[in-house]
Amino acid sequence: MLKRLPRVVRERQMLDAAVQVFSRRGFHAASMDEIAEVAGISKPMVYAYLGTKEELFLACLRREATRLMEAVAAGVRPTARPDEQLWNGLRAFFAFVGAHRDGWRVLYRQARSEPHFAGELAGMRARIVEVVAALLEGACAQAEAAMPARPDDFLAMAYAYVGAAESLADWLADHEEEDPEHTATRMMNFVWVGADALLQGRVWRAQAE
Amino acid sequence: MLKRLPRVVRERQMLDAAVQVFSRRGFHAASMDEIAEVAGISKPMVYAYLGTKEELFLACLRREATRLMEAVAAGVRPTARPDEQLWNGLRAFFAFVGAHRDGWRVLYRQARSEPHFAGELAGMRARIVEVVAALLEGACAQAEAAMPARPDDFLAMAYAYVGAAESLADWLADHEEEDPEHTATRMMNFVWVGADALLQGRVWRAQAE
DNA sequence: GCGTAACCTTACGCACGAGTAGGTAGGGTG
DNA sequence: CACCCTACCTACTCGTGCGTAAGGTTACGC
Repeated sequence: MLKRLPRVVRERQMLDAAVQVFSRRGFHAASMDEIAEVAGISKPMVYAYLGTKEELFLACLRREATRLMEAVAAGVRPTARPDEQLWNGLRAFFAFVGAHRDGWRVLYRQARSEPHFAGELAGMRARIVEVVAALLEGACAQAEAAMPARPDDFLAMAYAYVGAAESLADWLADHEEEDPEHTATRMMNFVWVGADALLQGRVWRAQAE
Repeated sequence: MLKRLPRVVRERQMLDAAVQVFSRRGFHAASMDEIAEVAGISKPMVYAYLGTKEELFLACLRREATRLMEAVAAGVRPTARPDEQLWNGLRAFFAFVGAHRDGWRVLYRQARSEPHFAGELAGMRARIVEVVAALLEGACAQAEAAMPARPDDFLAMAYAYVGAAESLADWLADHEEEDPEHTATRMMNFVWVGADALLQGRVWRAQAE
């Protein structure tokens, strides 16, 4: 009755279904039966191709994380000025989240809370944080700044930035009507200008290239 | 053998145990049996006093959230300048998180991912965000600033701040050695000064009163 | 001292869902 | 056509953990 499809196609369908169901129900409340049903396949196939529930979840996590990283990397031009790099990175980031809201929810809301996956996710997050920290440090060196230069400070600062971005991404994921570009602008002002300057009416604007 | 204790005492013990276990295992992986065991009581007592697992979790959530709110409210003096209010609020906030790391983990990591509790938590979060937004708006009005004054902007800005604070709080919860006061300073600089100014060596400092 | 209400227990029912055993069908290759 | 490998299914087992029934024990009022 149903067509027999090659393995890669089925795996794609299963991962799509899994992301959707995990996103809607959460890791534990999601059942393998429902995932199989949404994927339009029977349960043993899921086990045959993607392994246990944990392995399946990890596969989702890795796929979405990889896509996200690639999207951001593709947006950034490493030769640009620091604020341009940041701007392009943020644009790519929020555009991705806006386009893959399910994926985002799986990645962050679910993975963080399950102690078993927290490690995996923390690793990915740590890589991002380190990239941001390096970017900060580079910008600082370039500006010959007198800012307190203990490595831990850059790291903690980067943590705060990443957290702020995640929070806005969550807001974006829950508000269909919000424009990713607009969210990126908010974030940019937030990061680059600071509240004091904002209150004095200074804002950051994208410059025509 | 074991002493018979009045209801309020037992409830306190149960909630303490529940927060600890939920924090360590996550909502689903936590079993009522383990919570009962940690509380030093048998399972039916938990059901008799605090109800089902969901109700128990909600009770934890509400208790911890209330404590957090009260701690912050107690730290803030409403007559102070906006940046002082912010500073005092942040100090109280990070001090609380540092002192109740388990509670923090229950509150945020767990509650956010379970769709069933996300609503409850989103409500609390929204209240905090609104307070922050109002604070921003007040500061803006006081400074007679020319900043874009659409109400949504304040709200989104507040979301970003809250997200950044949460992220630093997470970092704090996982790093025993980190000093809450220090974290608060990081956050303050982050919010008030902004990256651009930071890179020029400007920092925010607490002033002697 | 005696009832009664609050405290507390052991020991179970029962549903749900992860993971599997074992078997069927299609389609490429000799 | 016979072979076999891959795709695919139905129909189970079995552990785990929520929630409860039914009964025991201490304190306290009268």
